[in-house]
Amino acid sequence: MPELPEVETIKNDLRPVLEGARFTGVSISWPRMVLQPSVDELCRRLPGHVIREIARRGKYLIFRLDCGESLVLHLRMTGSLLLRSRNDAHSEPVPYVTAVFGLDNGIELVFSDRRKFGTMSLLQDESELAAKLGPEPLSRSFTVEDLRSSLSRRKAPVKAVLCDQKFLAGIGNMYADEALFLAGIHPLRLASSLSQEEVVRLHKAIRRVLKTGIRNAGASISDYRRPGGQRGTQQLSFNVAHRGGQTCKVCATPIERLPVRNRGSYFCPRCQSAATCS
DNA sequence: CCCGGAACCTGAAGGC
DNA sequence: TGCCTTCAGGTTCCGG
Repeated sequence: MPELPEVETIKNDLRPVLEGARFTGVSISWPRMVLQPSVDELCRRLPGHVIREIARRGKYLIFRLDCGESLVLHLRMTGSLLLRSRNDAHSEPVPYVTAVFGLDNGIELVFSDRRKFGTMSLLQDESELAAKLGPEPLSRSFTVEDLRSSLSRRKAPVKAVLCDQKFLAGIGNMYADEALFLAGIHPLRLASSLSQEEVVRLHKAIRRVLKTGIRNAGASISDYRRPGGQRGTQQLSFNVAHRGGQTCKVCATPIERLPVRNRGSYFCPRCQSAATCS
């Protein structure tokens, strides 16, 4: 599932190919993916505009256009963005296509999405996006004190709070599990119950797992692929995420899985003590 | 405001 | 082998 490191990798891969290119056309084969404006209006307004810059905010990918508007994409769980050359007759057809963007440099950007949860919007400005997202965990301005004060106001399990995009932007199920493992914190611990020491460890762990994820070009657990089709390698470095039944790399205890808010949470019962859970 | 659960989807995996 | 059920999890919406 694309989380911050996966979307950051996609952004990094797309930038050299697409920045400066001009949209020539859009074809939408799954209309419900377009949140705003209408499909017709988006298809009418996008062509002709140049991609000035590609950016990421949380798990959103943002194409800033020369007209000042922004095309905002979200891959949700199974979305991929793939680069294809328009006149390459030999390339394999892309499955589960929901949208195709044509560009004036001969490149096509294909949105492929097995479960069709991915979305796109053409926004006048990004304030709408900013309103629903918390701080960027890798920005310098995200401090231990920010984490401490926001955790202190939340009574839900720390795992659920970490995945809340309004609390912190970009963390999902996999990286939340990894951060909690590194910090030695059980996923069911109530957010407000963490000690100052644990908050310090968690802050460090969050930044570390995200940076490692980016360095390894994301985790290809299921559908995630880079725009060139390559897999990421972060899944090989996970300590707990999606490792149910396998043993802990630190203490050899079997990794367990338990549902937190209906999401599978993987953790080491020995390294992540269950003391003071609810 | 905060919390938890359902809905949105469909391929993959597991049970019988 | 094949049908059926369950699982996967990001976001939004809704009720408590």
